[in-house]
Amino acid sequence: MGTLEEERRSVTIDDVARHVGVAKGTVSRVLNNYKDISPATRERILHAVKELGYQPSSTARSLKRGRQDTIGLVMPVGRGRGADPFLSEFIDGIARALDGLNLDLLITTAPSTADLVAVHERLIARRKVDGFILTRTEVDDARIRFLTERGFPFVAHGRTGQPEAFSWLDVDNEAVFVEGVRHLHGLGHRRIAMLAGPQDLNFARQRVEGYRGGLAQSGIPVEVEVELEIVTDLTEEGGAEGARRLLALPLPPTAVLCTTDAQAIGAMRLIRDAGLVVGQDITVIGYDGLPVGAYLDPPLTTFSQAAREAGGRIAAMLVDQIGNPLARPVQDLTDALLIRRGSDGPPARTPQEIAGLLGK
Amino acid sequence: MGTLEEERRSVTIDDVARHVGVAKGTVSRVLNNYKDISPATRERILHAVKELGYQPSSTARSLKRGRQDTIGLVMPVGRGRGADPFLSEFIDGIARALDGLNLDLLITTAPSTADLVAVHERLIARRKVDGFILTRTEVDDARIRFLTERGFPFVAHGRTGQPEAFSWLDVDNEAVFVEGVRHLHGLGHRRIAMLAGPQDLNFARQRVEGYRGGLAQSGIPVEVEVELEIVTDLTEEGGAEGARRLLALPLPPTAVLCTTDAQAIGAMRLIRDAGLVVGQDITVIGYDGLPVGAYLDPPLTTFSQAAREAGGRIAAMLVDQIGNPLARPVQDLTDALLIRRGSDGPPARTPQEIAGLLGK
DNA sequence: TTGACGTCCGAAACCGTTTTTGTAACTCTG
DNA sequence: CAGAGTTACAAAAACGGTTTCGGACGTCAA
Repeated sequence: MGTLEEERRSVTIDDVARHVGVAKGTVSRVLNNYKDISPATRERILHAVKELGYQPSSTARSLKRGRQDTIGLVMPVGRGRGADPFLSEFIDGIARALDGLNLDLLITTAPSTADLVAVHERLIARRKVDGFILTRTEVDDARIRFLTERGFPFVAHGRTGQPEAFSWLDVDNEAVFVEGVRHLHGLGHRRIAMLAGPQDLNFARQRVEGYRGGLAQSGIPVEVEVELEIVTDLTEEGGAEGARRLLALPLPPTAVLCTTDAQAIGAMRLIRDAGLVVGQDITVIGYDGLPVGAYLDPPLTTFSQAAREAGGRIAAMLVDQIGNPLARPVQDLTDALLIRRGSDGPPARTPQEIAGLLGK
Repeated sequence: MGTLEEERRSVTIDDVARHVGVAKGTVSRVLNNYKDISPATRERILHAVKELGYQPSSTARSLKRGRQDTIGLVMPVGRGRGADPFLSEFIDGIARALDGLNLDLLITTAPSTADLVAVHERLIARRKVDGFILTRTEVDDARIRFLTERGFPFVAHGRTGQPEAFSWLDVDNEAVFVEGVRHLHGLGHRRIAMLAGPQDLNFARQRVEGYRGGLAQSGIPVEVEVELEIVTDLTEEGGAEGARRLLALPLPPTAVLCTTDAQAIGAMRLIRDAGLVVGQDITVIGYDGLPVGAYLDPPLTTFSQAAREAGGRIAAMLVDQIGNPLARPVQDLTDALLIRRGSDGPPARTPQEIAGLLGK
């Protein structure tokens, strides 16, 4: 029942060649659809391949071809402690898209944000990937500077501060938050707050800018903004902390726009604990479309972007770029949809009344 | 400013050798810490390596060595629609652990559960990975049968129905749910329900078994179980649906143990919508320790396993196994901690009273 | 002085592919 | 029917490392 010598050597192209009685180059040409092979030998070779269960070694192929058929994604880490629900759906979308193309996805973490570039550099130097997908772009993004300068293929989810010449897919964050403010204004809100995120993240900054633009368009004085715009972490804790500070104001807002659902969830919790009714006394709107939001009380109104689709689309863009490195960058702006659930509504009370309720 | 000829050829071991004036074998030996190199040449070579920025091609190295320094994880897909929050933390833990070992993580999705084995097979045949990490083991798991028979290294998160000889790390699901029932019994509950998951998933089955065991130990008649044990999807919808069926019973339970937090969240929502107070009228306990649970109303009491740590531990186990394939399997049972938040408490009403409240 | 032994390193084989080059045997063409 | 052009494949050269083998040289004991 199997000696110790049970060498599990896998079948190589030489085995196939010998089995058929041709040169291995011939086998290779058949497998790569060269035209200068007689139908007869092609048939014999294909048959042997099937019979022996031969699969080419991607390692050897990569060495010769100089391509790895693998794309890389370096997970940003530390930011917002814990798993990013957007990211996991996004990755799922990428992996699915790649599946049909016979490509694989290599995932790595960087020990810290500072090492981000170094990790990409290592992956390139070691020749492990053909291209990168970047997430969570920063206003001034070192990875993007490095990769463009290096001429290495990549596609980013998100833009940077300067409209550089690289391929990206992004949500029109600014437009979305303009719409958010106008929606609230239409409901009758006049004191509208914003829970912003770290301003080195580009999407966080864009969302704030949309907020400001929306205020301007709605004719709400700028003084409001400086008071009601609060930067916190993109986590539940951050959201709770931000809400706490908003409620502590002499005149609290009647509506809060949040940069992420996580923030919104934390804010809702704190507002409820303060004895106020979310969706009536204070409206809360999130962003991410997390499924869990539908099960909160009240269900969270949120902007939803199609994370999985974005992943798939970006993967396709990257594959194109790898295949055709000289093509001009492709840039794509998508929308996010406002999913109205239960956490928004016309203001039931004035800021003064709310302040009163809070015992001020 | 750079001709078209700007060939971005990367520096190879030959470049280094030529630069120093030695044979490339010598360079290789220096880089791999062979001892038969004079300190002088070693120094010169190391210096040149730094100067030229040489990094060995992992492809070429893999070809010769027969190792890829990469481990694979095939994402189960379709199950429980949407991203699995456990999985993303788990993956994060793996990636971090691998980082220090100079290994990488290759992630793939299988188009369907049926193709799961085929995907693993392809990855092996193409020689893309040195080992696998398996998640969500099934009671009868085809992947595990395939890999053990093939003698290919892997470590599973979770066991199977039969105690086979492979390495795994698992939570003692049964013990955890026994404890869950006893906790509830201790609070005074007598009609304790269970929202179970698909029974081909091993952890789902184990948790049900723990539930049953707990009932038995608490002296609760088995008749209760057959009525109060409901199989649903591991999603919020599943949980809501399960809760709906439980409330429709002539005698509803006063406590519900859920297989996952997602279920628990759905169940909480439905119970509240039915006009009952979670944590008083009906206790709900989840499993997964999702951070979002802390921000629900009431905050969800849940069992928490350390997903990130599990990922790291499993990665380490796999690395050991790859390095030493003949070692005996390692098996590790961990605990999950009950995090009491606000969704559990002594029953405020009898099942009869609850039925009355529901208008029966 | 000679042979045995260590030390340090060059040369070459090898890993499993792809791709280039070469050529024998045919098919045309005039 | 000779020379040119195809066709269909064999042979060999990469790709960029690692590892084996062996040789030159220096040291040391006899």
